[in-house]
Amino acid sequence: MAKGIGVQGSGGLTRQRDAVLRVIRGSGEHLTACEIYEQARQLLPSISYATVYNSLKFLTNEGLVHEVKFGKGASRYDRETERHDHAICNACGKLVDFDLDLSEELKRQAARRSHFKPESIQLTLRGLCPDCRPGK
Amino acid sequence: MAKGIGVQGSGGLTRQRDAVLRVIRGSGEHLTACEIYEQARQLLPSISYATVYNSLKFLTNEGLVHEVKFGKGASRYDRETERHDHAICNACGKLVDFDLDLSEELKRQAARRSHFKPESIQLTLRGLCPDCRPGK
DNA sequence: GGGTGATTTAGAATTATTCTAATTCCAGGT
DNA sequence: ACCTGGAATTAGAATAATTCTAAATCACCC
Repeated sequence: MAKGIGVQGSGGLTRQRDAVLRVIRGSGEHLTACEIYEQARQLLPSISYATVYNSLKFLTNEGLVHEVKFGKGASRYDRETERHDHAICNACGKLVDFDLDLSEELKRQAARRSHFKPESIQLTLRGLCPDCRPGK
Repeated sequence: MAKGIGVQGSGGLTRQRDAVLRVIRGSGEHLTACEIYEQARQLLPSISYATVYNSLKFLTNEGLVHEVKFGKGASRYDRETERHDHAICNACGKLVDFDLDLSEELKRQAARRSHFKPESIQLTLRGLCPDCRPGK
């Protein structure tokens, strides 16, 4: 049998990793490591900054969370791990997830042009978010 | 009339900004600020690291280069400023530019789903680059 | 209760980027 | 040519983001 993996009540995650995962799942936003650390400390006051980073790396590798880099500053983490698309506001920098049905044909076309063996495709829209649109 | 803008021979760019721009345009790769600094010093030995950062910010704002964040580590800069698409290798992390004719209909669809006022859309393909494909 | 390997911890170290204050540079006016 | 003012550059310090290190702890197995 596999060696111990920490706590088993939480789906095989240690308390620390579980706390980090919970924070991410509990937020609609895309949080930075720093924000996650602050919130995780409320669930588990003894957790350290390094553990937050370790956990984020672990959870990302396991496919339980998703890392996103955009705009200014630190990486952010997303609870959404299914394929999805991104909209980024050119005015305020906000990132919003949404979902489009991108065709297989589009994927094949991208593969042909790039000479890559395709795994997934994702669309990014840049524009103005509802809060930044003029006239509203 | 506008006040002095440095040197005029180089299309209105100062020697430093021009050197940074030349380095980026002279490379097929997507360079980091650090790599750009090293190469720019060969064109202009007195240039400082801070000036490279300042110039990158300036050139990015002017739309003369493009900043790209992906994978591990520092931001990278791209000479390609026209709309284009990205392919990222899941094995080695390489990023390749390519170009697809994305329809207006797709853009409208993305705008509808995200509730953003669209400006541009871009596709990102993840997969395996030619060097990392098995069986080749 | 002890052994084992993975995990956590605190803090140091490293890397990436921005800031600061002093200096230099250039275009324009005299 | 000289002066002037604002913008750009410089070196280095400061800050932010992330990774590393070594020791302590933990959960599971015997």
